[in-house]
Amino acid sequence: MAEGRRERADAARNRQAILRATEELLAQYRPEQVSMERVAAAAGVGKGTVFHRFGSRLGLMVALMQERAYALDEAVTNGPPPLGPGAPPEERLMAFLDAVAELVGRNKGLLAALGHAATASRPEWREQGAQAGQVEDCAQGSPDDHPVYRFWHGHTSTLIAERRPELDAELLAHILLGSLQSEPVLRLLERGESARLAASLRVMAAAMLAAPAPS
Amino acid sequence: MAEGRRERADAARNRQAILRATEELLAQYRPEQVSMERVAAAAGVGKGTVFHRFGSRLGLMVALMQERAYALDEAVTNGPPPLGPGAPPEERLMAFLDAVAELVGRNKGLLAALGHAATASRPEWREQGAQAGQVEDCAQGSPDDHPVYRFWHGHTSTLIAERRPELDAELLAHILLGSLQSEPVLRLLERGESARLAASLRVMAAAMLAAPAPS
DNA sequence: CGCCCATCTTGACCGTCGGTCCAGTTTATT
DNA sequence: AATAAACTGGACCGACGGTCAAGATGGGCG
Repeated sequence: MAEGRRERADAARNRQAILRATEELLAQYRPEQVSMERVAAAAGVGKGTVFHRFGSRLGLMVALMQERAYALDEAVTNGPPPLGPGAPPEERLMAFLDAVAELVGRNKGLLAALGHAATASRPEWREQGAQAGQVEDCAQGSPDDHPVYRFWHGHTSTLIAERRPELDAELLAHILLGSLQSEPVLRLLERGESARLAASLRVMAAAMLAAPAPS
Repeated sequence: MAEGRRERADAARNRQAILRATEELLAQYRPEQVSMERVAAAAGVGKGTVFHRFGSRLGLMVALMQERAYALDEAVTNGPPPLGPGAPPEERLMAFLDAVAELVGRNKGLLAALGHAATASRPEWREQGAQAGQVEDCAQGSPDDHPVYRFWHGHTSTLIAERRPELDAELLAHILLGSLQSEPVLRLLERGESARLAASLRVMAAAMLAAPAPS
């Protein structure tokens, strides 16, 4: 947000207007109904401005998500236990899963929009993609691996590895967190049952961290 | 496929051509590069024919998915243990997760395309959706709750409930299976590591079915 | 205060998409 | 062979994400 030169005052005002308009629309309509034009109109700016500020639909959604997730990131990094450092891994994991479930529950629309945006194609890529074929990634960074998910995954994965180093913590963390993006779970969240989700997440995580080898 | 009247011979031929073209394209290009026009062209038919046969992009993908998943469904319902009926729940679950991971590994492109298609909006809905606001589902059936997923979820959920009736089997099954649709996992599959996925899925499931109350 | 240029804004424009439509063709039945 | 139903294809539609060049604006500096 503050790299290189400062942002002009009107630009900053518009950035806020766009962000606020986006979250309002996302709270009211399904993500695929929230087009960039609509966002622009709701924010009272031109479409070009939105793209100038955020680069793309994905950029907009990621920016909004980062804003929403900032408090949790802070609490995990510098806050008091059990969320912050100090508590034993399993307690931190439980607290974190609870917090994530709650955060996601308050931002279902945004989550869905992120998934939707990550899917979208860039017109310029069509040609070369058609040539190269196969699924190899263009850049080494993956499209929807936005910073928020990266942080969540890193944290979860670290906690798992701390307690059960013999497991595939990386992948298990993906499985645990990946469920947050799945349609059926999102639908559950829309019915307000984020507590139910948190409970089941805890069950899975607790069982996973429990006995070293049940067989 | 065979409800009401029979399908005309040329229609059946075209249906096959479209299905085959779709899977070929899906194996070669990223799902968002596989447009309906391209499918039609590759199949040697008009675009209208594709829509007449399958209704929509989602319809096409679901049809293809059903075809691919048929063998597994059969094995689970009527096959020999441990996949089919007869073995204890945990063994059936493990076998099923292995089979699903392998199936998904062989069809990553299709899975991704399904997710992509489920997201797409129907033009007719735009208006009413904009009025009604909020996220309430249009029909009671959910968009991407295609029969294949429904079956997988039902099976998984039943097996969990059989062994651990006190748990929220429904939701746990969604979490387990939902991971198959998540971007990071799909990327793993693209690198051919479906065995690694299966292993971690087993770990999670086994831990979950193990001790009644670890606390 | 007023100048000036980097920064910002704008909306017409582009190519593509999923989906519709119907005039014309093909198939199966009698 | 005739006919009704099923099927076909591609022009067409509205909307989308994204681009761009020309004009407006803000703010640091003389």
